[in-house]
Amino acid sequence: MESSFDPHAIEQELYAHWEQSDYFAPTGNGPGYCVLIPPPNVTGTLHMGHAFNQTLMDTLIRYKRMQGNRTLWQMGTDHAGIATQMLVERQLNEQGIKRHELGREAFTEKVWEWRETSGGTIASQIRRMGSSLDWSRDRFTMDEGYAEAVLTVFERLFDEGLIYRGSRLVNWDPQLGTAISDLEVENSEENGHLWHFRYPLLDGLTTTEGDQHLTVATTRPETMLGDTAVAVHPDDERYAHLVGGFVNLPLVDRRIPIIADSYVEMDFGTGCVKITPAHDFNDNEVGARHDLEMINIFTSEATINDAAPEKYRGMDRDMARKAVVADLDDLGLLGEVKDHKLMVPRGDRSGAVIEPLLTDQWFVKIEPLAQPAIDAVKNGDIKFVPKQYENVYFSWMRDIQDWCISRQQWWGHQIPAFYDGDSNIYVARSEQAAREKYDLPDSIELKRDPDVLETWFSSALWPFATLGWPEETKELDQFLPSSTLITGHDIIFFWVARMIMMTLHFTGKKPFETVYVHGLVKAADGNKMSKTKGNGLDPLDFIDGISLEELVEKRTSNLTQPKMAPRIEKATRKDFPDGIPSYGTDALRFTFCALATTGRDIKFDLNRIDGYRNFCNKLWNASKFVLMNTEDFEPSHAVELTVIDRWMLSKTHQLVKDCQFALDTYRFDIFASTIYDFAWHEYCDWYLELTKPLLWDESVSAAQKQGTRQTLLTVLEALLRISHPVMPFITETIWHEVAPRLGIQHDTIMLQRYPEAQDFAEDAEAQAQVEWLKQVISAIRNIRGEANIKPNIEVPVLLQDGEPADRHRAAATAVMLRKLANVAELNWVEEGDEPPPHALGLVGNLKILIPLAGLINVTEEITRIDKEIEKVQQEITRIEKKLDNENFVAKAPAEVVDKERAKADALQIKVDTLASQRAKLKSLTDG
RNA sequence: GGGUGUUUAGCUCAGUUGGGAGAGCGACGGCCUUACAAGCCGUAGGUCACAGGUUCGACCCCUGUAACACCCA
Repeated sequence: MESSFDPHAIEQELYAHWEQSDYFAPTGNGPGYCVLIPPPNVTGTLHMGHAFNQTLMDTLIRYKRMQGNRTLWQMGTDHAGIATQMLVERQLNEQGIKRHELGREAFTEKVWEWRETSGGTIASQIRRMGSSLDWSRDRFTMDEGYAEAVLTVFERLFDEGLIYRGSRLVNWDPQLGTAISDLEVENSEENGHLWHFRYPLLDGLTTTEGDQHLTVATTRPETMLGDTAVAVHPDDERYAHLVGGFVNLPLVDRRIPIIADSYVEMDFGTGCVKITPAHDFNDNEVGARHDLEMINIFTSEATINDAAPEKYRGMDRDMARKAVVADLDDLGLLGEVKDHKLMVPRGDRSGAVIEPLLTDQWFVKIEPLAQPAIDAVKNGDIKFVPKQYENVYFSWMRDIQDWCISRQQWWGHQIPAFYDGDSNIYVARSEQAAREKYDLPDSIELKRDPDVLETWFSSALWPFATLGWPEETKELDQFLPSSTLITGHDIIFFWVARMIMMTLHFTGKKPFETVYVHGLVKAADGNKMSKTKGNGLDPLDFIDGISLEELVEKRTSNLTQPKMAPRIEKATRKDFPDGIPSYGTDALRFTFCALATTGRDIKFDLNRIDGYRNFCNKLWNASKFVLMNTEDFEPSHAVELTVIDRWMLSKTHQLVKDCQFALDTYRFDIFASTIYDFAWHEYCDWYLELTKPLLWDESVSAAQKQGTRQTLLTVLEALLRISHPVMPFITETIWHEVAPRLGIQHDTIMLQRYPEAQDFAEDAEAQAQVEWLKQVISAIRNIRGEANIKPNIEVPVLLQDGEPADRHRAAATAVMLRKLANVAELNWVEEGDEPPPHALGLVGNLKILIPLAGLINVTEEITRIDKEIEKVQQEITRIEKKLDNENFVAKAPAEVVDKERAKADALQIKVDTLASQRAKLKSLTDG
């Protein structure tokens, strides 16, 4: 083996071997276990969130596979309608090709072409993460079979009356020229203004102050061109007498009513609100209640249309706003203008300000689908981990709106609806099918709806469409419901909730048993990683490493705001003065697991991955040690297990138990830390060190050496299997060296059985003895460390008093004790003998004496003892205070009180011992 | 405005029915001891955000406050 761990040498080759050997596909006859992949966008590249998500899924699926389940984790990608269309369109633009000049069919072909050539980027990156996905069942949400499912679902929902076409106010992205769903709108607070406009009162009305106009406040002046009412609160006495009257809408010269509606906030602005039912969701509801006219003043590009006075036609929103304000000012109708913070809706893809616009769209009637989906979680059929996310789910599901599913795009599943000349609607998967279904003669011309379905409509079918539905396949039978969904909390609404609704409705089964919700990966400063901020990290850069210059280049190129570049460069040079070293996949995965604490976002801390890379190296070197020391191990020879072997096996028993429990409860962090702690602080720090004096001592029997060698190998081999789910590459590599020593021959560790606790014997006696040994060694090391005795100097050690058992323990472990604490000779102080002046350590009642003998300075030793006395005394004071409390003694359980008393007694003896030791040392200095 | 979460060592975070505050990194001191200097040995460091309450006893349960984060309107 190489002297240190080099992930590059092994990872890609191993992965290719696993994949070629078909190890990722479901095998065996065990119970089915299925994990659904949140299908990444086919246009995407792997980001830290994916890498985190992949790590958790792969860890779980490898664990379940090793436990003998028939596991399915199917690869797939999402066609990502808008994102993909935008990307390909941008590329074509760079070549001077416009989408509309190309035409729909040719454009769609270009997208498919692009997908063939570049769509595999994320797939190859996912392979680098070590994910054991079944690639042979790779699905794409635009595949033929998948399309079949989409068409079937649409048609059935339509026939059931759960899909309808309607003219409704939708979120319109004027830049992309399409409707988008509520969820694709991001509201953010931005600085704006609150303008006050005076609308002249008609018919001689006046306000209570005698004004001849009403003042309304608005954040969007340009929409006044579409106003059809002014509203006040019904309880607002200031305006009560005006309700039922009219004002004149300036610039437009329209007579509009004054209405009363409790939607109005009396305290906000003037208490008068202009109502624009065609351009605001709240106003739209007010309009519906009062039967107001809806006047749409925008085109689909959000410029003013012909419904407005001629002067404003063709202006974009910004120009129109300036013109309206200026014109009102000229008329003397402009009141105050105040700075105002307001929520601005923007499209999550384009960043454009979203315009509520009245258009014809397709909707899913959501209420009948939502109720069963709410029930499934409420009655425990589907569980969220952590449980608090169920409330997030419920709160959204309870007031869920009908779902706008049509998109005015070219890339996606075209809606299977046809119109005749009279705009009658026929829904079927093809024109031919429509004619048959609705018995239409060829003379009637049918035109297909040009719109496509939004991407989430198809990904909502993922749990069953990927398994062959609407065909009845054996995969559907075995793998639906799937077992665990692992996903970030950001797509509970987008994806999780919709899968539950669709799967329940179409298959009668739930899509999954458990939803494990993890946090999002944030930058070290706690901010979201984003290209704009230039604080993003690429998981591949942690695996392969990247130089500072390359990293700066990567972060500052293709910025949407190039002026950010200098700031990003500066921050990058500060945070990564040496670039990023190559850590390898296993270290990255281990880090993600260790950081996966329950339900909170994780700040990616570089120091952590550093530590876990070191851990990989530690494991590597420990293995090297084991291999070097077991070269002549023969599995068939007689063995005798020593106390340290039995201790180690007993520890392994506990390790398996803890790891299984951690994974069974989705505590990936505990899983990682349990492995880390065991491997480093038990196996390496103690066991390996304890074996050295045994293996190198000629007086130790061959059978005992064989026992230790066997235990070294057995525990390491088990540790590799235990750790394999999180660190697949290094464990596989080492395992091929280690397992053959035990007579185990197999092509891969990934199909070995996961260890069970009962494979390793518990041994309380051995545990007690080794824990005692560790304490004695630590006590000696403490004195050595504090007294600055060089490690290469052997010291004599005397033992005194203690329990009868201590004599046996010391005798049984003397060889190891002497080696690990670097002790020259180990003797007992017999009763009545007076030991030489010494430093003192205590383990229970056992005194550990190191003669001063010129090695230890008396005053320094007194200081050390004082420190120790003070520490113990503090503890005693705390306990005595408790015991002096009558209420505690009277009311606390007797066992708790007894425990405290025993503790106080033991500590008191300790303090007395230390005090008398101090007095002896003191007399030396005085004398 | 409504809701959820977070606040524990210098930093990043654990802390599972209420009963002796932990880890990793960093810091400090000593070591190239034949697996590992990506290492070994030792040490220091915390009014568990704040204020009340329940309890014999609170990091933990309850109420309130503050700061931060996210979701919804």
